[in-house]
Amino acid sequence: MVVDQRFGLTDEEVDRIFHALADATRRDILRRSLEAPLSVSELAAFYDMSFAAVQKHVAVLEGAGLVTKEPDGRKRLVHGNPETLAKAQALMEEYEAIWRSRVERLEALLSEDR
Amino acid sequence: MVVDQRFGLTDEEVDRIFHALADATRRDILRRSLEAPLSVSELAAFYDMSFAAVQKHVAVLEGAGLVTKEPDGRKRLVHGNPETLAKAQALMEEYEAIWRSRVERLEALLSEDR
DNA sequence: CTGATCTACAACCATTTGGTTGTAGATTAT
DNA sequence: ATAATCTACAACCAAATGGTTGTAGATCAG
Repeated sequence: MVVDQRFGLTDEEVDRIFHALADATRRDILRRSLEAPLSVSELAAFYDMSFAAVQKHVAVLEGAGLVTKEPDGRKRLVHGNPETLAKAQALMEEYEAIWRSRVERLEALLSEDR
Repeated sequence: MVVDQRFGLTDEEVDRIFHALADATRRDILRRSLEAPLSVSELAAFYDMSFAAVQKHVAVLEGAGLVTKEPDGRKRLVHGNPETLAKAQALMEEYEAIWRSRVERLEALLSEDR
């Protein structure tokens, strides 16, 4: 099952967050929607691919909780969600902390016998 | 081409980093190898899959620069690489900064007409 | 009302992913 | 020297990914 449930996130949720971030187009969509909410078709205009493809990328980001879609007439405004971003950051800081604590243990060992 | 070359990382490198993190087994391998270097077969013993499968996961982490392999006799010691981790964290902080600057712009607008 | 726009979603396809088994080379232990 | 261990890597397979086109439902504009 692989332990990884910190921050109230299941493995599957963390999988989805990092998978969503593992594509340059999706990262660009996330950046733009963090700057200001945009409709899906406004987003689609930026990329050299079909509307449906962009729609799928937005769906992946939405499934990861990185963006939300707010109905606005016939449009859906895509908003970036900084909360999920913060959770992912916290996750990565955990890894850094693990490494740092290892360095500290090694330093403690070294200072022990001097 | 989608702009994303901060921190000396190309889109492809960022893709590989997040893709490597988007799997619970790989995150667990990373955590263990940050705690202490381990051989591939030592790592493989933790998971309910073949040695070759774990070997592939390590290769993905290595391709992303998240771990390095150091030859040690017939073993290869897998070390976690905190530098790449730090780069990924910096990337995510960029996104947070984008969102924060947007909030600041909105607040500036609000305080303008009062 | 009619036509244009925005979105949703299904069906399809090529490629990648994540697993398997099997073979072979290097190193260590007996 | 032989056997056991550790790793590398190829070949294979099912499922997921990232793209496409096409169809249809809502909503807005003339």
